[in-house]
Amino acid sequence: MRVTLRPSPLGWLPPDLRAQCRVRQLAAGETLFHQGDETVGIFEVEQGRLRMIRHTLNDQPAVLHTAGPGELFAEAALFAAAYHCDAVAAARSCVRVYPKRLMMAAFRKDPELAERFMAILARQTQALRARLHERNIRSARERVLHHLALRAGADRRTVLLRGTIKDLAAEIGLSHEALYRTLAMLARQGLIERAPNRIVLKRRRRR
Amino acid sequence: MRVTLRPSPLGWLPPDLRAQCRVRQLAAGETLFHQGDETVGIFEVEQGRLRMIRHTLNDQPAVLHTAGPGELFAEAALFAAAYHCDAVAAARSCVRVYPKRLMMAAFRKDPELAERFMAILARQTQALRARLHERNIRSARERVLHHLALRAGADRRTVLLRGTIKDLAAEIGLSHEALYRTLAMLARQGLIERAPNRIVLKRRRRR
DNA sequence: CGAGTGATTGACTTAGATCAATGACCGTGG
DNA sequence: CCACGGTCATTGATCTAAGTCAATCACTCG
Repeated sequence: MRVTLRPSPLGWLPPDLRAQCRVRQLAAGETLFHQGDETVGIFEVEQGRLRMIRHTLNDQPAVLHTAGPGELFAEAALFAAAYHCDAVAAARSCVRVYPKRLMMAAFRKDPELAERFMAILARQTQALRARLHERNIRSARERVLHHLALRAGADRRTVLLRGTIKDLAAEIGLSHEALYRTLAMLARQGLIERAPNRIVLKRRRRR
Repeated sequence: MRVTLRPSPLGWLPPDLRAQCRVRQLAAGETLFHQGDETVGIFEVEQGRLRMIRHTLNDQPAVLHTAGPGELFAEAALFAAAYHCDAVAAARSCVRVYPKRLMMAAFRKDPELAERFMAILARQTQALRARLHERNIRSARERVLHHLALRAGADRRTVLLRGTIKDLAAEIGLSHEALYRTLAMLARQGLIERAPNRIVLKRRRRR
């Protein structure tokens, strides 16, 4: 199995608070919380995947989101009395629990902490909006170029790949075959160069 | 022209603060701020549309997001010294300016205010993740059903349409023609009923 | 060594985008 | 009051890009 290191989004929490956040193991298919349950806290995926599911008319389950390693989820639980959906492990998983009481108390005591959390949330919405907008681009070629351009590092050229190409395909919203083909075409056209774990954008590119 | 009433996301701000938030008019094509500009505040679209644009390699402009009426944008500016993208009016627009200084000061003074803002951000990420996940559903039929199920009101059946069907199509990520056809088919199959400004989901629906 | 998975490419199919046309509706300006 | 320009709603015809199925090779892990 491939393991990718990812910084915890709440790594900056004060040590005493952090010490009180336990991890919980979940078997595949196990439920972490149900819609309507009283909120106890928010969570971070350490390993595995958790599906957020809402039940619609006739108990049709509708997946809202699948949270992967490093991701924070159920943030809105901090500001609600009950969870708004179910959370079910899609595979054997491991989540860190950040108790609501502790977090809210900490935020009240230390406004700077609150600000840091706000900043995380704000950046998250930014990133999500960008990803959503990207999905409006129909052409695989243009979508991939857009994605790479935005994911490029400080030099605006190099994109480091965490995870596999298949993961990237899922992120971009293409079948992995379509992505392979598109990358091959872009490389053939000299628009990108590929190296293990990285893709480098090349200059020229008029529209 | 069609006008849809939409509650301001920051309507709960204390009156004295609110009084200090001016509105700014923008002509089509006018720039509200540039990438790198010192952050002065966050904004709410009252009318029109604003495009968030980041310049990539070779000055290719890449659109990150288009903000429409009622939407808050540049939230991350509260926690950064400079804007990370350009904001350009896509049409004659009108935005309300929430000065950073005032907001941050208010948050420090009144933790409850800070919490309300966090709640807005948290709900935003929730909604965005759901919309993003929805885009993974390839079939127009399933995507539309998913969308309607989640957008249904308290009775889990009735979806009130703000705006036009074309707007809905854009939200769902389909061409408007595809959406018309899909809705027609669902109605023919008795899965939905259409009325002006609303769509009602019907029972039965096995998989 | 064999099972499992990723990377890659080929062939085929189809769902949805695109182009096009029509009728309804609405506000506006003469 | 009416004609006109604009947009929405709707449906038909056509086309193609991307999804799906399938096969191969390279790795890694136990």
